[in-house]
Amino acid sequence: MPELAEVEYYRRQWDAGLRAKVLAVELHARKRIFRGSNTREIVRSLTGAQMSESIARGKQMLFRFSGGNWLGLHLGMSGTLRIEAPDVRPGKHDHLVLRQAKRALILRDPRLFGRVRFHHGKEDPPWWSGAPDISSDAFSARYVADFLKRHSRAPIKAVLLLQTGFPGIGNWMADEILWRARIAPSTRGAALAPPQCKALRRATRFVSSEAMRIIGHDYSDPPRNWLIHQRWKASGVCPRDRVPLSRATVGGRTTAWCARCQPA
DNA sequence: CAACCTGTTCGCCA
DNA sequence: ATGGCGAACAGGTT
Repeated sequence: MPELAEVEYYRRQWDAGLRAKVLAVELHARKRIFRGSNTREIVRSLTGAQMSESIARGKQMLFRFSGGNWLGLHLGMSGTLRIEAPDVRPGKHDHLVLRQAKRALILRDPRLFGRVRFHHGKEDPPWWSGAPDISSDAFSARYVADFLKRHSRAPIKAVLLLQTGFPGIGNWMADEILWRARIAPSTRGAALAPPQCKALRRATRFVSSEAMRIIGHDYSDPPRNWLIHQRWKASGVCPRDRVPLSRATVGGRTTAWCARCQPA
């Protein structure tokens, strides 16, 4: 599930726990999501700490706790965050539970492609850095053009999936963006004319901000005329001209596009 | 039952 | 040194 708007939605779920103390931490220390992290330190440091802030950047989330404790979460392919009653009994895939007086904060991740990180210190964690937000001024036409140039031999679909340039974009958003910009997914960056680069940046900003507004807020459905509603259906058609969608693996991922609006 | 999946990372190659 | 690609990771769903 989680691309940037879904991540935003889940981050907000845990915001119910802001300004409240963590009374106990329960986790499945052997699970892959904790790879590279010291789970005993997580339990020791977060127990008794108060959650003071949450931040999302692309698909990454950072939760700040009192005492200079930082928890970084990535939801991978199947992660979710939710709130339950304070005494809830965790399910099989609920690998991290932060108990507070009035609620339990839960991270669930069946496929375990997500990641939990921890940092202790006054400053941001060293691993908390990255590309400029798509909604920021730094995500400029120049920035996008430079990034496309650096990856000019890869199919544009693969480039959109690179978190170092398009933080938060995932498989469905990439297809939605290319469909709006009328660019075929297998096009090489080198072949994009300046107007297409502009259209690509514009579509990226539009899909991001709209997804954030619609999905990030309360997980409602994007408008009926978005490609996302067609892309997994066997009978999916282009929302613009009703042409049956084409499908192929591009950039290692299943990709859907309209051969008529997005000619190669 | 086999194939597929809204993601990242690693090793190999150019 | 840098960039591109395919495999691997794990478990649920179709």
